[in-house]
Amino acid sequence: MAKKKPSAFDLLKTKEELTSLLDNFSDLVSSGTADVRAQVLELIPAFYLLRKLGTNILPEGDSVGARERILIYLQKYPEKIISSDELLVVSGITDYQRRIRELRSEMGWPVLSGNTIKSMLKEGDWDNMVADVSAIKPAQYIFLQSGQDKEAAYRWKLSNVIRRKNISIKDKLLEFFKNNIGRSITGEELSYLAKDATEWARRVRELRTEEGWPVKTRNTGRPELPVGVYVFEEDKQAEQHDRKIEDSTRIKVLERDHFSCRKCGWNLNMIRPEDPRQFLELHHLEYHAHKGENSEENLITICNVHHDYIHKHKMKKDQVLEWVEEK
DNA sequence: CGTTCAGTGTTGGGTTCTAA
DNA sequence: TTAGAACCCAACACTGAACG
Repeated sequence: MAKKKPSAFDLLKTKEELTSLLDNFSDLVSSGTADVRAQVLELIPAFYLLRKLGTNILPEGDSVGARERILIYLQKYPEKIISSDELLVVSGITDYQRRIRELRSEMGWPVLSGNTIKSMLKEGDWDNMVADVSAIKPAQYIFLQSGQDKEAAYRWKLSNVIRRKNISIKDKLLEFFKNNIGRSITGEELSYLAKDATEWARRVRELRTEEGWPVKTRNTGRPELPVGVYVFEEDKQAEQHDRKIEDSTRIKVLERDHFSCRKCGWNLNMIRPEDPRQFLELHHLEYHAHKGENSEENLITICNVHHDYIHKHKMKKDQVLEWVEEK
């Protein structure tokens, strides 16, 4: 605790030393005789002094690490756009970006950079953001008022433990989910956990649809969730018979319905990127949660949009059959 | 006008250094 | 001896200038 606290005098003294070094350098250059290397050598102590000046601007100064200084500085100016050069001066290290990443992902501080904001804007609803975050360019940062997300920091630490295990990606995802029952988990976290940019989402879907784990998203039972957020509801796998529709049954149902949505007639040949209809799904007329069977008679082909509609309106078997006849 | 390339910044992976 | 700080590297995205 008895760490040396730099006083104003220290700063002044450092500044004087720096000035005299620069004067010497200036003399050297104007003499016209010094070669390039001599000039460079002369500047080295000035570089160190300049760095010392920067790191001692904050009252905490050198008594804390570079990461701490960055955090203190950011906290002093929340919701303001901070350029990377400021953080370079305050931190006094070249790799300050690495420290910023640690603050964000390992410790859960809300520091956004130009790039991270870009991906967040794609994913979520930032209309209510206090500052105009969309104005931030790369190499600029903003510290939000929202405070430290300790839970996110905990999840990050846990994620790293699981991530290093020598088990399949699906098992890693499942273990992570089981340790975060009922919590909102972002796709970004799952992507990191899986060390895999493209396939993790498929693995999550397999956990849900093929293995019957209750991983819920906006489109799968929890419409109040924002895009890109997953919730593992409970550590309980659905019964085997509920999960898998036999391929032979699936084919029979699709052929019977001419590979088209029974409500709107949409089929996979009509797929368009801007059309929300992207999949053909099989709907259980008698819900499988209510012991409805995976039989040809109990299944109808429906596009994902109308399938959502049926479930959103909790339509019963007779209602559905009547509804698909209305065109 | 599209392609290529250099420069810059971010990120995730890692190693080395150092102070307690 | 060890945890945390500092540093290094590769991959990638983005931008603007040069080029054909």
